[in-house]
Amino acid sequence: MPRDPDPPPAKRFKPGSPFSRLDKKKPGMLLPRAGHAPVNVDAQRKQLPIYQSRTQLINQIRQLHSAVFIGETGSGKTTQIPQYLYEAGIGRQGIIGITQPRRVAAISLAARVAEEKKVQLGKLVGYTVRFEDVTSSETKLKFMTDGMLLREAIGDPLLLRYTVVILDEAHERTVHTDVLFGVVKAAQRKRIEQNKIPLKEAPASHDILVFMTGQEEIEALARTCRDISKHLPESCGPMTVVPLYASLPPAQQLRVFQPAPKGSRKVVLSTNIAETSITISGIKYVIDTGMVKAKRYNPDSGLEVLAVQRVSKAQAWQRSGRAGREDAGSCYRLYTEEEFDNLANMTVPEIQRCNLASVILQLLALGVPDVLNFDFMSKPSPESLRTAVEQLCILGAVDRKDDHVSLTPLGKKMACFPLEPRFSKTLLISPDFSCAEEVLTIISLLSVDSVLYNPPARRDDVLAVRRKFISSEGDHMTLLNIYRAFKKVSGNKDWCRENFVNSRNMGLVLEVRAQLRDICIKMNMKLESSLSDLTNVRRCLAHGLFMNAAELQPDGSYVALDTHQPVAIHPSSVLFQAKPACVVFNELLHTSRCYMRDLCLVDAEWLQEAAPEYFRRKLRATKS
DNA sequence: GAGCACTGC
Repeated sequence: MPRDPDPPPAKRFKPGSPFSRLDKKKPGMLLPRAGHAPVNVDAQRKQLPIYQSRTQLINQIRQLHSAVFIGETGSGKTTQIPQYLYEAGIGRQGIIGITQPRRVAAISLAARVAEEKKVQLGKLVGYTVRFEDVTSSETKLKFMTDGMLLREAIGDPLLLRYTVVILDEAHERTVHTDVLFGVVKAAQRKRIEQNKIPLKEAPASHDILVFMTGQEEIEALARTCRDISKHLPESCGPMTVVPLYASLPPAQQLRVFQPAPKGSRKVVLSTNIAETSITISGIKYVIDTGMVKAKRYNPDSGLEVLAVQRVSKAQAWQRSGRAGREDAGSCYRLYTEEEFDNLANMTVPEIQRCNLASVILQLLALGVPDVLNFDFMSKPSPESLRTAVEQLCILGAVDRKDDHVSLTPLGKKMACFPLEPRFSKTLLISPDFSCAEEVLTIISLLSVDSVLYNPPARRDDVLAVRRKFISSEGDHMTLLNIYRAFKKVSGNKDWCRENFVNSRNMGLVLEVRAQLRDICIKMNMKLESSLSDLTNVRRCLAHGLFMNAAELQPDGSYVALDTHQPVAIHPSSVLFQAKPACVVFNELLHTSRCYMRDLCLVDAEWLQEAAPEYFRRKLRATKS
């Protein structure tokens, strides 16, 4: 694999980058800042709580093939253990890999450890994340995202390049970490069986803040609070109310960090964004409503539901922990002790509440023989596994004989793309419709957060400028028009601002597109453009997304062809006021109703030609 | 006539 021996210095410690926040969150990770006097790194390392246990820790690890480390935040687990292992000569024959659920963490940790070891980043200490590989043949301590190691495992299921794998932040229970546990366990077992060097594995890990469920609720309470604050007795002092939720424009989000005017009390009304992502200093009291809006997954219908539900105990503790970070604080829970006792201990791991199609495809690609009985840390329900295999079967990615599931040649190719299976499939068949370039663009656009910026305050302006991009053929074609216009002005920032296009996300689209295009080229796919006639593009989408199709009923409502459940066009769609006879859609979201999001107009005939057998069965199911 | 929050390949 080609490596860049001299990593670009960009992306390191940019002013205002997340790193300045990270060092507050993780006291164990002391990051260099420009303008500071040089600090004695060695002395700092020795002050970390973990230093006292160093010898004992190393001796124990020598005896063990697997170990679990538990330590306080800031104890130095993540930065020190890999160095201790290396310094003690454990795992020196190969690479010590340390996984992180997030890119920034992998990058900043590598930078910190390189600094502690006084080496240039990318030599002895490096990192690998999507779009960036700052490692070389010299790299022995490699920080990486867990998703990246999972990708590597497809080519190297026994992880033979590694002598030690450390799965950090394992308590977060992301799908990638959960799957990695199974993969690493299997690699460990096989390496012992084959007399290879066994892997060593080790998971580490006077203002008011009110937690509420959503934007609407927050804005309503903000109005009430502002009314109340006008009529407070004089002894009370004034109150500054600040709402906080993700879709709030960044400038308004920053208001939570501004101290309230002197003598005034700041009251922050927030969604769970303040639970983990944003830390506000000076919070003395937390008020926890005990509720959260979260996604749930119904394996029978394959449908995600966004619903208000009770928090888990772990979440309640996390919320209370947001008070008094500098000083003693208190948390008021708006529920009884009995209710608290009845809360689930932990939030259900993500792997038990998401669609598993891509996880199963990936496991098959890395050669796991019996995916249905894979050693998951927390087993997903059999229905959820069955639904995933069924979906892959319908897409032609797997064959199923009795209880044995195997990858088809198409499935093998699909696994090469970092995409949901239905998108990989759409991309792989696009050369048959001579429109691979357009499909690459559309899938890249769907792979990142929305490139459309919709500030509620400027709703009318947004509608007016967006009109020129709107396609009567649906949201995919509208997005394609926006992308083409963006390319025409070479991504001009002023153009983006005038047209309410999020230029950062558009930049990500370009990166994703380049990555996917590289994979297509390696597979010798014919990359053609369909230029002005987009019928082929829609036909290709119909062939790839036929499982997500819906049809207009005589009464003007819609029914999903897969489950026969009633669905509706989401008001954000350009087809909201149209009545297309037949559409494919990206996703279903159950809130007040069951909404289809991102729609594309298709011919019913295209769906039939895409999957005749599937629709014959669906038809029979309707009749019976 | 509507948008919990993140993360990742």
